[in-house]
Amino acid sequence: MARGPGRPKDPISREALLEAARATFAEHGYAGASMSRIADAAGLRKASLFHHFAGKEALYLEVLSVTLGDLGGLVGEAALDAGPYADRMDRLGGLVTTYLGARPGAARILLREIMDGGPFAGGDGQAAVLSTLALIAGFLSAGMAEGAMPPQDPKQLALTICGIHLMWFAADTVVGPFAGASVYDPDLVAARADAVRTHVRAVCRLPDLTALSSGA
Amino acid sequence: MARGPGRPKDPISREALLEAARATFAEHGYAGASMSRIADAAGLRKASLFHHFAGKEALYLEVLSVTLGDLGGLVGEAALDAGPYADRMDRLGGLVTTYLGARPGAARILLREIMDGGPFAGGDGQAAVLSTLALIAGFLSAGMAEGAMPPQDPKQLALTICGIHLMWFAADTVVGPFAGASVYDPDLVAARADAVRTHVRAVCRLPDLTALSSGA
DNA sequence: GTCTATATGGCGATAGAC
DNA sequence: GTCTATCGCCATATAGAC
Repeated sequence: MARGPGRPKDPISREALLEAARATFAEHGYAGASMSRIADAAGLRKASLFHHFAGKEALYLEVLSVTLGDLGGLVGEAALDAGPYADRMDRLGGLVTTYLGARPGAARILLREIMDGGPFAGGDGQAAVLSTLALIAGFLSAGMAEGAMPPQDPKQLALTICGIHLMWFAADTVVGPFAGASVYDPDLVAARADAVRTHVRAVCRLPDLTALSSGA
Repeated sequence: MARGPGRPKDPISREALLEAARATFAEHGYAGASMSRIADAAGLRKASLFHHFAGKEALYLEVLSVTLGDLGGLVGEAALDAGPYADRMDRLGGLVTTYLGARPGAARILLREIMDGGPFAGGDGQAAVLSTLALIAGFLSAGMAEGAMPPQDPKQLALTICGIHLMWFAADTVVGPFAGASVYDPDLVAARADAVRTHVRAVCRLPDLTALSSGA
């Protein structure tokens, strides 16, 4: 239902606008998502959306920076965490899977940004992605330095792990029919977290926990 | 340089048009790639492009089906191949990496298609992607059935492996600066093929070849 | 088979009433 | 803060000359 003109008692919150924008950008990509569609999803008119954000680009960058910042924060915390390296790696993988599994569209936004290099080539978005990748590679290098995993190219490994994490959720429309349930279904998220832990340990060549975890 | 009116002696080949379209769709996505841009890339006018293809959608589907068909063919051949299962898996991974490394934009087209679900939700493209995924899962299940790898969810494993393969090349604009060379540089493609072989063996929990390959 | 010119529609963004 | 109405631009697609 359309809202009437004039200042309403219940202005639409900025968070709700960002959530609608995230879902729409994730579904259609930057070029394919129109301000009109985002406005429809948020329950107001296009012109009203322009009152809240300077333009489409500014709205997109605000959506992106939240997601990228949250995930970068998780990596940063894992790097500073206490405990054995392999455990920190497990915890990080679980947190990332939980985060992506609770925010439909987040993985797609990231993957699209990585592919597009942002709305404009070489823009702020790409730099942010690059620094996050460097953060991940640094965390992996630390694991090699302290002997938790065999030495190997941390860049190759970082991209492989990002692929493992992002693919599943970014491909939600195709994984859903394939796996027989929504990728955002809590049970399937938990199953994915298990698979991710096993797969990430394997590609890093950290000790295998399969026998332990299934027995304990 | 613009071509003149009238029937030319050297009509632009359909293959050249498809190649230009693939590159443009890969770079800008379906919504972001305009027929005008594709025409520019191919060296003719927008209206001339409409003479060769019924519309944007038909052009896109033709581009997609070539790439998807080629890769599905590689999986099908690997399934029918002779030799130990782990060797067939290595060979398949190498062929896929070589294929993607020789065709800039191919990985991005695939990944975008997987995310978009085609230009229209639930279209032919999505069905083709689903059947290719099922093919991969079937190949993995066969490996478990013959005891080459421990039993595990073939769907989870298939998506993880697709992520490993596609991420590196789809992220070319960001991997380039990150790794210090173009992802399509032959040396870097070879390095990626090595990493992919190791990583895929690891997530499948096939025997590790690292010690052997570095010594032989 | 390619071109110029044009029809039609949706886009991002703005103006101004309420 | 939200709306209606509009501008200017570029998108897909078509018509018709050569």
